[in-house]
Amino acid sequence: MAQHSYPPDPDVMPLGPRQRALLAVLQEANAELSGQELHERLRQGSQRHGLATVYRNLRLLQRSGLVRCRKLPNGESVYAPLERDDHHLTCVSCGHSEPLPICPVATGGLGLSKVLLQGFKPLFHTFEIHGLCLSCQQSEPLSHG
Amino acid sequence: MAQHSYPPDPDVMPLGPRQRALLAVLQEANAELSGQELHERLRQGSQRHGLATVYRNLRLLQRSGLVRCRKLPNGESVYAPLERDDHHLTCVSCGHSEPLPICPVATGGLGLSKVLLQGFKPLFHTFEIHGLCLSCQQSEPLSHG
DNA sequence: GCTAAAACGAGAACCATTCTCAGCATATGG
DNA sequence: CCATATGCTGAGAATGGTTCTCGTTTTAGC
Ligand SMILES: [Mn+2]
Ligand SMILES: [Mn+2]
Ligand SMILES: [Zn+2]
Ligand SMILES: [Zn+2]
Repeated sequence: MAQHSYPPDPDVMPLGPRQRALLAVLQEANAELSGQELHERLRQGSQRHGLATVYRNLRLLQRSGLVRCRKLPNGESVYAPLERDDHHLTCVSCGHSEPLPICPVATGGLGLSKVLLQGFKPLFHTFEIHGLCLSCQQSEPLSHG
Repeated sequence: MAQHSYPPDPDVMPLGPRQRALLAVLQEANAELSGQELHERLRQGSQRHGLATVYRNLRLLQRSGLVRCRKLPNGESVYAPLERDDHHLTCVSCGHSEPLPICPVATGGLGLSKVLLQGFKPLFHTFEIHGLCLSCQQSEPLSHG
Protein backbone atom coordinates (compact mmCIF):
# COMPACT_ATOMS: atom_id res chain seq x y z
CA MET A 1 0.00 0.00 0.00
CA ALA A 2 1.04 3.59 -0.52
CA GLN A 3 3.16 5.24 2.12
CA HIS A 4 1.95 8.77 1.49
CA SER A 5 -1.56 9.88 2.11
CA TYR A 6 -1.17 12.21 -0.87
CA PRO A 7 0.79 10.38 -3.54
CA PRO A 8 2.33 12.89 -5.88
CA ASP A 9 0.25 13.37 -9.00
CA PRO A 10 2.19 15.01 -11.80
CA ASP A 11 -1.03 16.43 -13.30
CA VAL A 12 -2.05 18.24 -10.14
CA MET A 13 -0.18 21.26 -8.93
CA PRO A 14 -0.55 22.22 -5.29
CA LEU A 15 -3.14 24.90 -4.67
CA GLY A 16 -2.26 28.18 -3.06
CA PRO A 17 -4.22 29.47 -0.07
CA ARG A 18 -6.28 31.81 -2.24
CA GLN A 19 -7.27 28.95 -4.50
CA ARG A 20 -8.23 26.76 -1.55
CA ALA A 21 -10.36 29.56 -0.15
CA LEU A 22 -12.14 29.98 -3.48
CA LEU A 23 -12.82 26.28 -3.72
CA ALA A 24 -14.12 26.16 -0.16
CA VAL A 25 -16.62 28.97 -0.77
CA LEU A 26 -17.82 27.27 -3.92
CA GLN A 27 -18.27 23.96 -2.14
CA GLU A 28 -20.16 25.50 0.77
CA ALA A 29 -22.50 27.34 -1.57
CA ASN A 30 -25.58 25.49 -2.73
CA ALA A 31 -25.69 27.30 -6.05
CA GLU A 32 -23.43 28.61 -8.74
CA LEU A 33 -21.68 31.83 -7.78
CA SER A 34 -20.50 34.66 -9.99
CA GLY A 35 -17.00 36.09 -9.79
CA GLN A 36 -18.33 39.16 -8.04
CA GLU A 37 -20.33 37.13 -5.54
CA LEU A 38 -17.23 35.08 -4.77
CA HIS A 39 -15.22 38.23 -4.30
CA GLU A 40 -17.81 39.63 -1.92
CA ARG A 41 -17.94 36.47 0.17
CA LEU A 42 -14.17 36.23 0.36
CA ARG A 43 -13.73 39.76 1.59
CA GLN A 44 -16.12 39.02 4.44
CA GLY A 45 -13.21 37.09 5.97
CA SER A 46 -10.11 38.58 7.56
CA GLN A 47 -7.70 38.80 4.64
CA ARG A 48 -7.77 41.29 1.84
CA HIS A 49 -8.93 40.00 -1.51
CA GLY A 50 -8.71 41.65 -4.90
CA LEU A 51 -11.14 41.03 -7.69
CA ALA A 52 -8.37 40.43 -10.21
CA THR A 53 -6.98 37.62 -8.08
CA VAL A 54 -10.41 36.03 -7.80
CA TYR A 55 -10.69 35.89 -11.59
CA ARG A 56 -7.09 34.81 -12.05
CA ASN A 57 -7.50 31.90 -9.67
CA LEU A 58 -10.87 30.92 -11.08
CA ARG A 59 -9.16 30.57 -14.44
CA LEU A 60 -6.41 28.44 -12.93
CA LEU A 61 -8.85 26.24 -11.04
CA GLN A 62 -10.81 25.73 -14.21
CA ARG A 63 -7.70 24.72 -16.13
CA SER A 64 -6.82 22.31 -13.30
CA GLY A 65 -10.18 20.64 -13.67
CA LEU A 66 -11.49 21.65 -10.25
CA VAL A 67 -14.03 24.29 -11.20
CA ARG A 68 -16.66 24.53 -13.90
CA CYS A 69 -18.16 27.65 -15.41
CA ARG A 70 -21.02 28.71 -17.60
CA LYS A 71 -22.16 32.03 -18.99
CA LEU A 72 -25.57 33.47 -18.18
CA PRO A 73 -27.46 35.38 -20.87
CA ASN A 74 -26.62 38.66 -19.14
CA GLY A 75 -22.92 38.02 -19.64
CA GLU A 76 -22.01 37.00 -16.11
CA SER A 77 -20.05 33.82 -15.61
CA VAL A 78 -21.08 31.54 -12.78
CA TYR A 79 -18.87 28.95 -11.18
CA ALA A 80 -19.31 25.66 -9.32
CA PRO A 81 -17.17 22.73 -8.25
CA LEU A 82 -16.45 20.40 -11.13
CA GLU A 83 -18.22 17.43 -9.66
CA ARG A 84 -21.62 19.10 -9.71
CA ASP A 85 -23.56 17.93 -12.72
CA ASP A 86 -26.44 20.36 -12.88
CA HIS A 87 -28.15 21.55 -16.01
CA HIS A 88 -30.59 24.33 -16.68
CA LEU A 89 -33.68 25.75 -18.32
CA THR A 90 -32.92 29.25 -19.55
CA CYS A 91 -35.44 31.75 -20.87
CA VAL A 92 -34.40 33.50 -24.08
CA SER A 93 -36.66 36.41 -23.22
CA CYS A 94 -35.99 37.36 -19.59
CA GLY A 95 -32.76 35.43 -19.07
CA HIS A 96 -34.02 33.59 -16.00
CA SER A 97 -32.21 30.28 -15.55
CA GLU A 98 -33.36 27.53 -13.25
CA PRO A 99 -31.94 24.10 -12.46
CA LEU A 100 -33.07 21.09 -14.43
CA PRO A 101 -32.78 18.18 -12.02
CA ILE A 102 -31.73 15.60 -14.56
CA CYS A 103 -28.77 14.99 -16.82
CA PRO A 104 -30.26 14.03 -20.17
CA VAL A 105 -26.90 13.40 -21.73
CA ALA A 106 -26.46 9.95 -23.18
CA THR A 107 -22.70 10.00 -22.69
CA GLY A 108 -22.86 9.45 -18.95
CA GLY A 109 -19.29 8.21 -18.70
CA LEU A 110 -18.39 9.74 -22.04
CA GLY A 111 -19.19 7.16 -24.64
CA LEU A 112 -17.67 9.54 -27.14
CA SER A 113 -15.27 7.76 -29.40
CA LYS A 114 -11.72 8.98 -29.06
CA VAL A 115 -11.63 9.72 -32.75
CA LEU A 116 -14.22 12.43 -32.28
CA LEU A 117 -12.34 14.01 -29.43
CA GLN A 118 -9.05 14.09 -31.40
CA GLY A 119 -6.82 14.59 -28.40
CA PHE A 120 -9.20 16.93 -26.63
CA LYS A 121 -9.24 16.17 -22.88
CA PRO A 122 -12.79 16.57 -21.55
CA LEU A 123 -13.29 17.98 -18.07
CA PHE A 124 -17.03 18.66 -17.80
CA HIS A 125 -20.03 19.34 -19.95
CA THR A 126 -22.86 21.85 -20.02
CA PHE A 127 -26.36 21.11 -21.21
CA GLU A 128 -29.01 23.77 -21.32
CA ILE A 129 -32.52 23.97 -22.73
CA HIS A 130 -33.37 27.43 -24.01
CA GLY A 131 -36.95 28.52 -24.46
CA LEU A 132 -39.68 30.66 -22.96
CA CYS A 133 -40.52 30.58 -19.28
CA LEU A 134 -44.16 30.56 -18.28
CA SER A 135 -44.37 34.23 -17.37
CA CYS A 136 -42.72 35.32 -20.62
CA GLN A 137 -45.17 33.19 -22.61
CA GLN A 138 -48.01 35.04 -20.92
CA SER A 139 -46.59 38.51 -21.50
CA GLU A 140 -47.34 40.41 -24.68
CA PRO A 141 -46.12 38.27 -27.57
CA LEU A 142 -43.32 40.46 -28.93
CA SER A 143 -42.19 44.02 -29.26
CA HIS A 144 -39.10 46.11 -29.51
CA GLY A 145 -37.56 47.86 -26.49
CA MET B 1 -57.49 22.62 -49.23
CA ALA B 2 -56.11 25.90 -47.99
CA GLN B 3 -56.59 28.92 -50.14
CA HIS B 4 -53.55 30.83 -48.87
CA SER B 5 -50.04 29.71 -49.41
CA TYR B 6 -49.23 31.11 -45.95
CA PRO B 7 -52.08 30.22 -43.63
CA PRO B 8 -52.06 32.61 -40.68
CA ASP B 9 -50.29 31.19 -37.66
CA PRO B 10 -51.14 32.98 -34.43
CA ASP B 11 -47.81 32.03 -32.90
CA VAL B 12 -45.76 33.55 -35.67
CA MET B 13 -45.65 37.25 -36.18
CA PRO B 14 -44.69 38.52 -39.63
CA LEU B 15 -41.03 39.38 -39.92
CA GLY B 16 -39.89 42.82 -40.94
CA PRO B 17 -37.42 43.25 -43.79
CA ARG B 18 -34.50 43.69 -41.39
CA GLN B 19 -35.35 40.45 -39.66
CA ARG B 20 -35.65 38.59 -42.97
CA ALA B 21 -32.26 39.95 -44.00
CA LEU B 22 -30.69 38.79 -40.75
CA LEU B 23 -32.15 35.35 -41.11
CA ALA B 24 -30.97 35.10 -44.70
CA VAL B 25 -27.39 35.94 -43.77
CA LEU B 26 -27.44 33.37 -41.00
CA GLN B 27 -28.80 30.70 -43.29
CA GLU B 28 -26.26 31.39 -46.01
CA ALA B 29 -23.40 31.25 -43.53
CA ASN B 30 -21.90 27.87 -42.82
CA ALA B 31 -20.98 28.76 -39.27
CA GLU B 32 -22.28 30.65 -36.31
CA LEU B 33 -21.93 34.41 -36.66
CA SER B 34 -21.44 37.02 -33.97
CA GLY B 35 -23.57 40.15 -33.77
CA GLN B 36 -20.71 42.23 -35.09
CA GLU B 37 -20.03 39.86 -37.97
CA LEU B 38 -23.70 39.99 -38.91
CA HIS B 39 -23.64 43.76 -38.77
CA GLU B 40 -20.61 43.86 -41.01
CA ARG B 41 -22.13 41.52 -43.60
CA LEU B 42 -25.41 43.43 -43.63
CA ARG B 43 -23.79 46.77 -44.27
CA GLN B 44 -22.06 45.30 -47.33
CA GLY B 45 -25.49 45.58 -48.97
CA SER B 46 -27.20 48.74 -50.16
CA GLN B 47 -29.21 49.78 -47.12
CA ARG B 48 -27.90 51.33 -43.96
CA HIS B 49 -27.79 49.09 -40.92
CA GLY B 50 -27.24 50.03 -37.31
CA LEU B 51 -25.64 47.76 -34.78
CA ALA B 52 -28.40 48.36 -32.24
CA THR B 53 -31.00 47.15 -34.71
CA VAL B 54 -29.02 44.02 -35.42
CA TYR B 55 -29.03 43.14 -31.73
CA ARG B 56 -32.66 44.18 -31.28
CA ASN B 57 -33.78 41.91 -34.09
CA LEU B 58 -31.57 39.05 -33.01
CA ARG B 59 -33.37 39.16 -29.68
CA LEU B 60 -36.75 39.16 -31.38
CA LEU B 61 -35.82 36.32 -33.71
CA GLN B 62 -34.63 34.34 -30.76
CA ARG B 63 -37.87 34.92 -28.88
CA SER B 64 -39.79 33.86 -32.01
CA GLY B 65 -37.93 30.59 -32.06
CA LEU B 66 -36.13 31.25 -35.34
CA VAL B 67 -32.60 31.87 -34.11
CA ARG B 68 -30.40 30.21 -31.52
CA CYS B 69 -27.52 31.71 -29.63
CA ARG B 70 -24.65 30.67 -27.43
CA LYS B 71 -21.94 32.55 -25.59
CA LEU B 72 -18.26 31.97 -26.32
CA PRO B 73 -15.76 32.04 -23.45
CA ASN B 74 -14.58 35.49 -24.57
CA GLY B 75 -18.06 36.91 -24.02
CA GLU B 76 -19.19 37.13 -27.64
CA SER B 77 -22.57 35.71 -28.54
CA VAL B 78 -22.82 33.71 -31.74
CA TYR B 79 -26.01 33.04 -33.63
CA ALA B 80 -27.36 30.39 -36.00
CA PRO B 81 -30.71 29.34 -37.41
CA LEU B 82 -32.72 27.39 -34.89
CA GLU B 83 -32.81 24.20 -36.91
CA ARG B 84 -29.06 23.69 -36.75
CA ASP B 85 -28.23 21.20 -34.05
CA ASP B 86 -24.51 21.59 -33.63
CA HIS B 87 -22.59 21.10 -30.45
CA HIS B 88 -19.05 21.95 -29.47
CA LEU B 89 -15.77 21.15 -27.78
CA THR B 90 -14.53 24.25 -25.98
CA CYS B 91 -11.11 24.70 -24.40
CA VAL B 92 -11.17 26.20 -20.92
CA SER B 93 -7.64 27.47 -21.42
CA CYS B 94 -7.52 29.19 -24.81
CA GLY B 95 -11.24 29.48 -25.49
CA HIS B 96 -11.07 27.77 -28.85
CA SER B 97 -14.37 26.12 -29.72
CA GLU B 98 -14.85 23.59 -32.49
CA PRO B 99 -17.86 21.68 -33.72
CA LEU B 100 -18.67 18.27 -32.32
CA PRO B 101 -20.40 16.45 -35.14
CA ILE B 102 -22.82 14.51 -33.00
CA CYS B 103 -25.72 15.28 -30.71
CA PRO B 104 -25.15 13.14 -27.64
CA VAL B 105 -28.36 14.24 -26.02
CA ALA B 106 -30.72 11.44 -25.14
CA THR B 107 -33.78 13.65 -25.48
CA GLY B 108 -33.77 13.69 -29.26
CA GLY B 109 -37.41 14.71 -29.53
CA LEU B 110 -37.50 15.88 -25.93
CA GLY B 111 -38.38 12.91 -23.84
CA LEU B 112 -38.45 15.27 -20.89
CA SER B 113 -41.57 14.78 -18.87
CA LYS B 114 -43.84 17.81 -18.84
CA VAL B 115 -43.70 17.87 -15.05
CA LEU B 116 -40.00 18.73 -15.20
CA LEU B 117 -40.55 21.53 -17.66
CA GLN B 118 -43.33 23.09 -15.55
CA GLY B 119 -44.78 25.21 -18.33
CA PHE B 120 -41.42 26.09 -19.82
CA LYS B 121 -41.61 26.03 -23.62
CA PRO B 122 -38.38 24.60 -25.04
CA LEU B 123 -37.02 26.03 -28.28
CA PHE B 124 -33.53 24.60 -28.60
CA HIS B 125 -30.74 23.16 -26.52
CA THR B 126 -27.02 23.64 -26.20
CA PHE B 127 -24.56 20.93 -25.32
CA GLU B 128 -20.89 21.62 -24.90
CA ILE B 129 -17.92 19.64 -23.66
CA HIS B 130 -15.37 21.80 -21.88
CA GLY B 131 -11.80 20.66 -21.43
CA LEU B 132 -8.29 21.14 -22.72
CA CYS B 133 -7.45 21.20 -26.40
CA LEU B 134 -4.39 19.34 -27.57
CA SER B 135 -2.13 22.36 -27.90
CA CYS B 136 -3.07 23.66 -24.45
CA GLN B 137 -2.27 20.25 -22.94
CA GLN B 138 1.18 20.47 -24.46
CA SER B 139 1.87 24.02 -23.29
CA GLU B 140 3.41 24.68 -19.90
CA PRO B 141 1.08 23.13 -17.34
CA LEU B 142 -0.11 26.21 -15.47
CA SER B 143 0.90 29.72 -14.51
CA HIS B 144 -0.54 33.09 -13.80
CA GLY B 145 -0.76 35.67 -16.52
C1' DG C 1 -52.00 63.71 -47.50
C1' DC C 2 -51.98 63.64 -42.30
C1' DT C 3 -51.05 61.70 -37.80
C1' DA C 4 -49.78 58.26 -34.36
C1' DA C 5 -47.12 54.42 -33.57
C1' DA C 6 -43.29 51.57 -34.56
C1' DA C 7 -38.62 50.84 -36.14
C1' DC C 8 -34.25 52.76 -36.94
C1' DG C 9 -29.07 54.61 -36.60
C1' DA C 10 -25.43 56.96 -34.24
C1' DG C 11 -23.19 57.41 -30.40
C1' DA C 12 -23.06 57.31 -25.33
C1' DA C 13 -23.45 54.38 -21.45
C1' DC C 14 -22.95 50.05 -19.11
C1' DC C 15 -20.55 46.60 -16.66
C1' DA C 16 -18.27 42.05 -16.15
C1' DT C 17 -13.83 40.93 -17.01
C1' DT C 18 -8.93 41.66 -18.00
C1' DC C 19 -4.78 44.37 -17.88
C1' DT C 20 -1.13 47.23 -15.67
C1' DC C 21 2.04 47.90 -12.39
C1' DA C 22 4.04 48.81 -8.00
C1' DG C 23 4.30 46.44 -3.57
C1' DC C 24 4.66 42.21 -0.90
C1' DA C 25 5.76 37.34 0.04
C1' DT C 26 8.62 33.51 -0.50
C1' DA C 27 12.73 30.89 -1.90
C1' DT C 28 17.59 30.39 -2.26
C1' DG C 29 22.17 30.45 -1.55
C1' DG C 30 26.14 32.71 -0.31
C1' DC D 1 21.41 37.36 8.05
C1' DC D 2 21.37 39.84 3.39
C1' DA D 3 20.86 40.18 -1.62
C1' DT D 4 18.30 39.08 -5.28
C1' DA D 5 15.16 36.69 -8.24
C1' DT D 6 10.67 35.07 -8.87
C1' DG D 7 5.97 34.87 -8.45
C1' DC D 8 1.48 36.47 -6.38
C1' DT D 9 -1.44 40.20 -5.05
C1' DG D 10 -4.70 44.38 -4.90
C1' DA D 11 -6.19 48.88 -6.62
C1' DG D 12 -7.56 51.07 -10.26
C1' DA D 13 -7.52 51.85 -15.28
C1' DA D 14 -8.63 49.90 -19.65
C1' DT D 15 -11.28 46.86 -22.65
C1' DG D 16 -15.02 45.57 -25.50
C1' DG D 17 -19.43 43.33 -26.54
C1' DT D 18 -23.96 44.63 -25.73
C1' DT D 19 -27.66 47.75 -24.44
C1' DC D 20 -29.67 52.33 -23.87
C1' DT D 21 -30.98 57.05 -25.36
C1' DC D 22 -33.02 59.87 -28.25
C1' DG D 23 -33.89 62.43 -32.36
C1' DT D 24 -35.10 60.95 -37.08
C1' DT D 25 -37.25 58.01 -40.50
C1' DT D 26 -40.47 54.69 -41.93
C1' DT D 27 -44.84 52.43 -41.65
C1' DA D 28 -49.91 51.87 -41.01
C1' DG D 29 -54.50 53.62 -40.54
C1' DC D 30 -57.63 56.99 -41.82
MN1 LIG E 1 -24.65 16.14 -17.12
MN1 LIG F 1 -28.51 18.42 -30.02
ZN1 LIG G 1 -38.77 34.47 -19.18
ZN1 LIG H 1 -6.76 25.35 -25.80
